[in-house]
This record gives sequence, C-alpha cells and structure tokens, in this order.
Amino acid sequence: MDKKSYHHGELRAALIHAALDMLEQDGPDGLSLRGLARAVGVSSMAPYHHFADRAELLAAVATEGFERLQIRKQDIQAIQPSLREALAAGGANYVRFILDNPNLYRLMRSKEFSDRHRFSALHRAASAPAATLLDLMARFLDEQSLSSPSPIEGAQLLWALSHGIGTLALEGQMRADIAPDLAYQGSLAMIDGWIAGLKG
Amino acid sequence: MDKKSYHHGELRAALIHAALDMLEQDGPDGLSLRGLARAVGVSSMAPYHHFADRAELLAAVATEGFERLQIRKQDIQAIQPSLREALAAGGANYVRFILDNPNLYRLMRSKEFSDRHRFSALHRAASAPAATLLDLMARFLDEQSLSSPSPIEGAQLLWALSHGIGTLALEGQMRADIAPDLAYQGSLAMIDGWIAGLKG
DNA sequence: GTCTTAATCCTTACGATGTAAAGTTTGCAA
DNA sequence: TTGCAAACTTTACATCGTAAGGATTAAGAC
Repeated sequence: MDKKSYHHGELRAALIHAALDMLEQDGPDGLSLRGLARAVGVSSMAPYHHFADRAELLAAVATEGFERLQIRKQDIQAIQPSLREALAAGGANYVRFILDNPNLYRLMRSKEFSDRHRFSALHRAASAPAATLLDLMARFLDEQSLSSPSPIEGAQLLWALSHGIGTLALEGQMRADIAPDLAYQGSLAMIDGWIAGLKG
Repeated sequence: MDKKSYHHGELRAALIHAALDMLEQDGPDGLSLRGLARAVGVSSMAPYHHFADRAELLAAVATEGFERLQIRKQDIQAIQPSLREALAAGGANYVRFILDNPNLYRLMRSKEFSDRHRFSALHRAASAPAATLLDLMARFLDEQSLSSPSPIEGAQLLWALSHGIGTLALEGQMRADIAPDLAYQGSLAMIDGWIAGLKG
C-alpha cells in the first residue's frame, strides 16, 4: 500500500477497482487505459504488464460484474415463498442490478467479449447466473407438470424480458423507478400464460 | 454526381449512406468521421459543414433507422388476422429488424442521443413505432375488456420482451434463427397471461 | 551477503481519431 | 461584374491504444 515504491504491488486489482469507479462516473467513453493509469498513479504503459490490451482489462471488470450479480441473485432467490414468485423476483432483481450498475451492465453484455476462448473467465462467470435461472425454471416446470415451454425457452424468455426492461430503462425509454415492478408483473403474466395456456 | 467538383453537392446524404454501409460492415468502432470522409472522397473536415459533430451525424443515421423500422412495422401489422396475433407478429418482426440491422439498432438505442433537445428529429422518428404499438395495444385491451395492464404498461412489456430477445440474440446469448419465433411465442404467452389472469 | 533472473514499471514513439481555426473555391444574387 | 455566403480544404493539437526497448526491484540460488 506504500505509494512511493517503484513496484505498485496491487496494480492489477487497483486498475480493476479504478475502472469500476470510473465506469459509473464518467461513462464507458470516459474510461481509457491512460486515464486509469493516471488515476492509479502509474505510467501509461504499466497496465500492459497485467492485461494484454484494453479489451482484456475490460473483460476483467465485466467478470467482476457477473460475480456481483450472481451473489445478489442467490441472496434474493432464497427468500421467495414459491418457485413462481422466485422467478418473478429474480427478474425484478435483475432489473435492479442493471439500474444500479448501468455502465457495468452494458460492459458485461458488450459484444467485444464474444470470443469464448480469449475471455473464458468472463464466460465462466457469466454462465453462473444463467445456470441458476435455468435450474429454477426447470424445477418450476416440473412442479407444474408443464411440457411447454422447454426449460431453456422459458428461462430465455424471462431473462430477455428483464434484460429488455432494464436496458430500455437505462436508455430513458421507460421509467426507472417502476421498472423492477414492471419486470415482476410482466414475468408473472408470462408465467401465468404458460400455466393457463396449456390447460386447454 | 460528378465526383471532381469542389462542391460535392450531396455530401450530407452521401455521408449518411456511407455510414449505414460502414456500420454494418466494419462495426460501430470501424465507423469514424475521417473514414467516412475518405470513403466519400472528401477532406476530413468536410463533414463538419453538415454536422456539428460526430454525434449529430450518427443521430441522423439512427433517425434513418427508425424510419425504416416504422415502414416495416406498418407493412407487417396490416396483414394479421387478430389484434392478439398482430401484437405477437409485431414482436417477431421487431426482433427480425434487430437481427437484420445489428449495429444500426445498437446505434438507434445508443444512450448518447438521450438529449431530447439536441436530437429532436431522432426522438420524433423514434416515437412513431412506439405510438403504433401503443395504439394497437389499447385497441386490444379494449376489445378484450381488460382493465389491467394499462396500455402503456402492456406496450412496454411486449416491447421490452422483443428488445431483450433481439439484443441478447445479437450478443450470441441466444440462437438468432429461432429468436423471432421465441418473441412470437413469448408475446403470446404474456398476452394470454393477461387474458387468463384477470378472469379469476 | 552477493548474483541472477524474472517481474514490474517507465520512456519514447507512431498512427489514428475528433475537432478547432483559418484559408480556398464556388455558386448565386444584386 | 461584383460580392458574399456556403461548401470544402489545410494545418494543427490533444488524446487514445499500443509497439519497442530500457530501468528498477523483488525473490530465490549460491
């Protein structure tokens, strides 16, 4: 932690931390490698000893984001009384996460990390929340003896709904204060549509 | 159209056109003012006589995108047998538009145009598809005598669902080939959830 | 304790970008 | 014809990502 030493010692972590701060403060365009280095008090080229390039640093930040999301997801889900409500609450929570971390979420879903080989740590972190949702969905469908939708389809639909609400709210296309509730209600409507639809 | 003249004559339109091409070809990061100027055969600073800055040019491109979307929306919607199916078909069509114009859609929804004063033309163009959907939704709710959800809420939910499916498909989180159908099925599920839910 | 080595960090340099400032060319109106 | 405004160019600067090579230091071997 002594700031005077030639070797920073915690540069990698410090950069990720500074990036998280700078991301939500100045937006994604305000985030530059040079700016980060400046903020941490290190030369422009120092970050390159910990990250091959800008994308790799951003991927590390995004990975951190997925880990935070997963923690929140698990915390919330455990409390719900029923699987139906757990699914809807998961959606609302997802929207809340998006609204709490606008630029981080945008980064997490950025297309520039699509290379699964290069950013394997990111993709591993990203798959955890997806797997949690898929599991919950499968248990719900089983409980309700529904043969349609498939677990994957159902999970994708609920996910897409919350993702859509969250990102639209982020862009000011939707009132942010009611967005989580909208996700809750919308999820319930879709779930009830599945329950009702198949009876006939 | 004579390329040698000092005055291009159609620079503004030519830039927007070139930007649309370059956008889907090289991605949003490959799109630079200088690159555009080069492609059109004009100096780096020429674009600044038609657009105050980069954002203004991009806003014009995005506006063009909303106009194209609106045209497609109207074409599709007229054919549907019922309001219920028109809503679902609208969702599938929206997803198809996203998949057909990935980078254009990303641009259209880019946060950098949130200033409603500066980009009023954009916001006007963007509100047309939204109004069309809202109208359809209101007619449907009226037809079904549903007091909940409200037209706005219902429209936002269907919109968010398709937006979510489309953007997730864009990012490779979802199979693009079945995404439009997923939007169709998901929309129907939600709609049926509204119809069924309120009866009880 | 000294030497070696590898990790960490710095300096310098290049090409690309957005855009500010000021000059040049051209079409059009008086 | 003259004059002016619009369209376009040239030049210049700050900032960015990053390539190449040099300086500093921590850690282990002897």
